[in-house]
Amino acid sequence: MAGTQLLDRAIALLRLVADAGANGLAVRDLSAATGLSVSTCHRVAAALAGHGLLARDESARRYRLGLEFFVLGARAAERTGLGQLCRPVLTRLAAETDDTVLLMMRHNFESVCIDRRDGRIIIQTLTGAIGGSVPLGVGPGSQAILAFLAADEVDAIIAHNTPRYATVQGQNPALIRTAIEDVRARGYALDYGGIIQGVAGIAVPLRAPGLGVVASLGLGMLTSQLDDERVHSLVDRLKREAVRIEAEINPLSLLPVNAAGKQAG
Amino acid sequence: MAGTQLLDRAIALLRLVADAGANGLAVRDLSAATGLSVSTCHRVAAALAGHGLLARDESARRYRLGLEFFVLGARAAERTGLGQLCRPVLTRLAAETDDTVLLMMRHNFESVCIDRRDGRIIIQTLTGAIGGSVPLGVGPGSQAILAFLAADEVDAIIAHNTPRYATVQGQNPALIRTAIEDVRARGYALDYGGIIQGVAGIAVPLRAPGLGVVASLGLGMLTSQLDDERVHSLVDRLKREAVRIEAEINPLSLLPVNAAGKQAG
DNA sequence: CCCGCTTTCCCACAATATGAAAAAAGCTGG
DNA sequence: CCAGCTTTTTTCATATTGTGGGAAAGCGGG
Repeated sequence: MAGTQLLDRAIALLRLVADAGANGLAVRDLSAATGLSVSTCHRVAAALAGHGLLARDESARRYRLGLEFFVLGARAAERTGLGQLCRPVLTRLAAETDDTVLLMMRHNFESVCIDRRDGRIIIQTLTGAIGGSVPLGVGPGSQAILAFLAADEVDAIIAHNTPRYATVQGQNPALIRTAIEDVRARGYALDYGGIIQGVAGIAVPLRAPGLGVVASLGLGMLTSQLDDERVHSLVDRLKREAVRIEAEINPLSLLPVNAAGKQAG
Repeated sequence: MAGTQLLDRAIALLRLVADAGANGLAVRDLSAATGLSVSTCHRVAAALAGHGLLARDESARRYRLGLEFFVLGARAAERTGLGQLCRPVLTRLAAETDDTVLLMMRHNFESVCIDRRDGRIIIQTLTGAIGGSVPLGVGPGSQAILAFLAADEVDAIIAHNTPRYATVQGQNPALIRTAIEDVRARGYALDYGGIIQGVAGIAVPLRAPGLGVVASLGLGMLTSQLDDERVHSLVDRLKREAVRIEAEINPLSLLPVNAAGKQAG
């Protein structure tokens, strides 16, 4: 894609800052990391800060992500309509099951935690808090989405994510392929302590008419709280909610996922 | 600021899309709204979509905000440390009071809802859900921050926000000045149905050592649930939590607010 | 107080972004 | 199903814009 050099560089800087720690980055760090001249980094970072996308620490002369992202991010999620639609469902499920309820949505090659309701016990999850993301394929909430995408898309996603799988304890493409076969056969995703010691998860896909699977609704709990019998009753419960949600989804306002394969560097 | 034309234009496009409805905008809309040529809009929007900042609806050929904002926004908020620090506090307050608990943070000329815990009754608030924002000065959570900023900053903020105050039912600069005088005198902000019919709110400021007031902790409830006596006990409760939070705030990792007056167009 | 390191500003140069126009792709209504 | 319209995408010559070296100004540590 030509004619957007400055924009690409600016976004690269944003990503750098996003990946940096809480202390942020100084101009010289940006310059060192990108190979761009100091003046260019300064100019771009100052402009981004002027727009609120970066926050500038005047005393330490360092840049962090601006809260503008938070504001726009909330709107982006709201636009999809899924969050609002599912809010009462999450509350209900959390109250009824005492487990942690998770709403995940596909975004490019990842699945993003759109909303979460903690149960009695606050369990650790891969995505962490709201807004967290995992590569598609890791964890039940993520597999419940991946398993029901078109075969060529699945291939593209797994290929793209392969290097990232390694960063998650003992994951690899073959394992994930087997897992999603199982998910497809059963109709729901189940993990029993395989991702995080002692934490179990169940998830069912959410389909938008005409768009296929776009999200998943899941539960997280301690493995000690989940036996075979409970799996069935919970899956049943989730599926009933899923059907209700699917009936109300407005595919037109649903944020479509970018085509697999497109990702700028 | 020179040398960032493309970047400024790109951000202008992002803002347009952000302000557009759930259906998003087509290239021709972007062109019409900005006066830029269609080709330029197309090139920039496609680049932004490639980076995930915009989501492209392939069938309708329209752009919406991308979930990338959601992901980065969550990180931006997490970085401040305030959200994590206050999470248990919010949960505790919600459980104890049965009211809605709100954590607001300053961002430029606005206050942003960083976290929220709904009580027994789901009340309407100005900021709406998490990520929502109001101009500084409107509503108790916002006034609890504004009231304790430096006088010249207050002036700059009110001046900047004056046109926006009009958009909120019966607000104006004079009213807000009086309100923040009261807040300063009492040490907390109180609204009794003045903003939204039947909804009352209380908020206390949160100070970061060396940075002054950066956020506020507040409660929302029905006016019928709030009498003079309860105001005092709730304010007391909030202030105790505020002291505890303030003791744990790490000002170094706190996102500093951009200097008032800086805002690119 | 001085020295080294960062940040910020300045400016000539050329690479980059620009928009007109053409081509392609969708829609619409008959 | 086609003709005519609108909207999107691509192409390309042009000059505007972004670039990075270097100088100036700030900071901070010793």
